[in-house]
Amino acid sequence: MAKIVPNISVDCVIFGFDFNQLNVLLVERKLEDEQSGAVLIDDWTLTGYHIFEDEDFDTAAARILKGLSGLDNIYLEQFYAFGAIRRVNAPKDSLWLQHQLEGFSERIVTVGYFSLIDNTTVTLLHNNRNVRWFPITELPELGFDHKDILEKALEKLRSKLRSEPIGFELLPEKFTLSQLQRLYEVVLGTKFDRRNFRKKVLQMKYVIPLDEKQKGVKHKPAQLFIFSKEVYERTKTERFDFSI
Amino acid sequence: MAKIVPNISVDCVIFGFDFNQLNVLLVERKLEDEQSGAVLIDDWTLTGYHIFEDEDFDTAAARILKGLSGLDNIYLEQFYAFGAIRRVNAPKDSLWLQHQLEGFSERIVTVGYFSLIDNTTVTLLHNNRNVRWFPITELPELGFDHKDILEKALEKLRSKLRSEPIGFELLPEKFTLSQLQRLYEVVLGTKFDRRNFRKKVLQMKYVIPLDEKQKGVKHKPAQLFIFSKEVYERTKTERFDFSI
DNA sequence: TTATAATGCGTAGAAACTACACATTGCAAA
DNA sequence: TTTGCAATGTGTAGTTTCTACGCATTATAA
Repeated sequence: MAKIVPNISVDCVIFGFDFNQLNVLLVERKLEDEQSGAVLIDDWTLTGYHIFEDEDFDTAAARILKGLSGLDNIYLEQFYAFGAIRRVNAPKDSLWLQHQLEGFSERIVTVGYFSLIDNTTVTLLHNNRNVRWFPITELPELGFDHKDILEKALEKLRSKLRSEPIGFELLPEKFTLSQLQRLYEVVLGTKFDRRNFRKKVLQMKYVIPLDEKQKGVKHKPAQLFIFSKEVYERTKTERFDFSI
Repeated sequence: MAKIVPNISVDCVIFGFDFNQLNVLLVERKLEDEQSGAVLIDDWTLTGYHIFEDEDFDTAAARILKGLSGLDNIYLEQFYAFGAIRRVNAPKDSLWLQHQLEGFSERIVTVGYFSLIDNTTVTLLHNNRNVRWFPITELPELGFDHKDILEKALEKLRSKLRSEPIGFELLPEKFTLSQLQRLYEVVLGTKFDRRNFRKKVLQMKYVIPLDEKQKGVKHKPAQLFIFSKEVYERTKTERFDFSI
């Protein structure tokens, strides 16, 4: 078993979409005094872990994600490294780290990754921990500097969603245009005209209509589409912007 | 004097524009055998250094930049963290690190920053080192994984240049529209129609014309402009893209 | 059979982008 | 003093993209 690097970790911001809200996966951090039973810490954190000596950042991030979701081959992207001097030194945070046996360090820097998954189908692996999806509009209290990390991740997600077709990673393989639109609306916090949104998406050759309709809805079922990364890569062109 | 963190460094990719080419600032890495005088290493690297224990990433990057250029208050942006297991373990690189007295470590991760400066006016501080601007089209052999780092920096620079007005950081305070166009052309590797480029830039309220003309040129002198970050921040709006 | 709640389609006007040509200005050389 | 040079500075027409809207369609549930 490889040794961990005591002062470097990777934290994963795992985003999920349930056709309604954008959610983030958090793990409860709870510590009770052994004698009195008093609750010393009770808040939530992103999932993260130290890197191993024989492991690079991407591998560590994939390992952490798999440990929580069981999933492989998930969209994962490094977005920022956090190195503030006292980022894990609030009293609560030090206390917590001292209770984690291995590799306690006064100064831990962390590399942030965000990951996009369709959370309508995933099953979480709890491994004795309390793990939950939270809508990003209703976050609990977060430990360490994880609020900062989450905000930066959101910022990156929004900016990338605007310029690259990564939204599809948050949807199941087959999706309707309304689901896609809802996704864009909740992530970007805007409204789009349904007809114009549809027109815009339909002209993207990499969003491919299927001969198949939605099932189990109590209204006119919508046509299903798939995203083709292959077509996207083949046809993409760079855009000049520097917007006002 | 604070201690350095042996396994974490910051590397700066310092870009400069001279009205003609995009350049990057490199430092020569030269090592000769003490007995024979044989040249063991002779290549170039980005400027980087370990972080100190009481210093965060941004501060370290600013310190490194200042050490080389003497400049403060320069555009600096973290763009990626590099943590490949053997990123500094090529034979040449290990040899080099062993000759740097302090803080030798087998595994160093580094946080990359890129910085934008107008290199027509800056004076370099050499401090015994051989320091030079290289056009990005004519790079020498680079040590460590600095070629990867530089490529990633360029990629980020290009992508950000397309969506945000950061190009002005590479120009002197007062510039002409042709200089701005040339900058965009060399960084993005494209050509723009002069009249359309001008039209596009002139509609940006944050590019402000001055009552002043270029001097010392042997043709019709062009009007000078300044960029107002303040106006930009006040008037910017988000753009929806997800381009083909 | 009817009401409901969503899907699916089309058009007209505005705005932005592209392609393209000619006159102007200051300096330098003749 | 004149002329040539090398770059600046401007306008227009055609095309494409974006925006704002209204109405018919379809599966389900009452």
